[in-house]
Amino acid sequence: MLFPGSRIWDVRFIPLEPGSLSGASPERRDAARNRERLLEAARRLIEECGAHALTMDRLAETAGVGKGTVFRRFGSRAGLMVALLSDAEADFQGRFMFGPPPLGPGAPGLDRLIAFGAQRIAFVLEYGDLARAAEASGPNRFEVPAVVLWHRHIEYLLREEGMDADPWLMATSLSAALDPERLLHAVRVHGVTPERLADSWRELVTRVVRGG
Amino acid sequence: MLFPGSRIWDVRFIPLEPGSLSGASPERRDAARNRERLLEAARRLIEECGAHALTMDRLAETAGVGKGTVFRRFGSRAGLMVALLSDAEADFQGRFMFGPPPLGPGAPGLDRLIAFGAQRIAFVLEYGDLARAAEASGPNRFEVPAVVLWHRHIEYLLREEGMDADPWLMATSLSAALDPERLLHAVRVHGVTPERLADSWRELVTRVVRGG
DNA sequence: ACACTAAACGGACTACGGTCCGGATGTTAT
DNA sequence: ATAACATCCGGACCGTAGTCCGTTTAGTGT
Repeated sequence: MLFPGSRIWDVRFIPLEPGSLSGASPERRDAARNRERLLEAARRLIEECGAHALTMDRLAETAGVGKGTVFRRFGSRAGLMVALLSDAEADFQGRFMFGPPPLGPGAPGLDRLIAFGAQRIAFVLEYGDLARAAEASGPNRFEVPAVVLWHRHIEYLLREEGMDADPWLMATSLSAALDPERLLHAVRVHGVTPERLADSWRELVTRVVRGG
Repeated sequence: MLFPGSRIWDVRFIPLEPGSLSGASPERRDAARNRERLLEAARRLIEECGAHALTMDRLAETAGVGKGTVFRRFGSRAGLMVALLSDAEADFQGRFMFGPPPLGPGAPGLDRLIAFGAQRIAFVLEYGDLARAAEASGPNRFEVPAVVLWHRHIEYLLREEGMDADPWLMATSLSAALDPERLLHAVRVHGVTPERLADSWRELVTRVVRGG
């Protein structure tokens, strides 16, 4: 992580881990031990069989804990995936919020937008199914803290570039273009290269920003 | 339907109904009867309890058929939803392929793009959860014939407007902005009005087309 | 009418995500 | 050490999508 402690808010959204932000009571020791066991087992399972083979039952069995414990820790399958990506996500957040330009502050908004998309595309392609599974299904797919942060960041950069036409919705549309499921589909099914994805994103945001 | 017989290809993708396009052997009579029973039962259940309450077990029970029959007919829950929207979808296809401008041919590409988005937004908001559930999950979410057709239509209009920068991927990004899940989320959670959605789409495609 | 075949039927079965709650365990105060 | 309490644990349980396969039935040829 570039900036230790720079994690804006815990990317884990359910349950909010006690003591991770506030100074409240820390995790009980057995709980901490089980969390480590679970994360380790999850990484091993994914490495060996792929993310699609990671079922909550199998994970519980592999880690040697009860199934209830898995859900107590991570809330849902998506929550587990988010936890597995937590470090990488925090690093990404640190870089686009506080890192060097053009991704971080100091560069023009458009350049930062282009860099943001390129980095997000690289992130999604690197983590593949993991990144896709981390996008929760269900009602609050778009309320995950990390997702909200990306959206606000795009909106902020659009405003900085003088976007006057509903920057919030425009950010929503641009966010949609970075949806992991679509990116991975383009790459895996249609053989689109990562460079093409990044180029297309650059064209898209450039036209959106300049087109006004 | 504006143009009888104008349904480009059957919006039902699994299983391909024998005899719907080619002149092959038609449906057996018991199969046809059960299909009608199922569609009627599904419409009634959705009307009474909402789409979220439509489970395949309950549908089978209500229609008085076995569960296997439901899946034999429609392949999946998403396939059932697609079948329920089949007429509306065919009508929509007929209008943007052959109907009067600006949605249909005869208007400039940009105007057709704007109209297409506006109509698609209206469609999604009208059918709500039904439209959302009709987007299959699983691997071939983007291979549903109707989805492919929308994408090709957008790509075609982009090319017509002289888009030179990877029209295929640009169409993918624009399609993403019309994703039912995102549209419904914006409306239901954030109180965005349909007019705002349509305006934002107009801004988006205008900038994308003119920004080159 | 009858036999034959391909298609359709139905419901038991599996896999999976997620919930629940009685019992076990760690922490803390005395 | 002990008691009291909050937290955690585990695995039985539930609802749902989707599968499987033995049985039934609608069409067809004779």
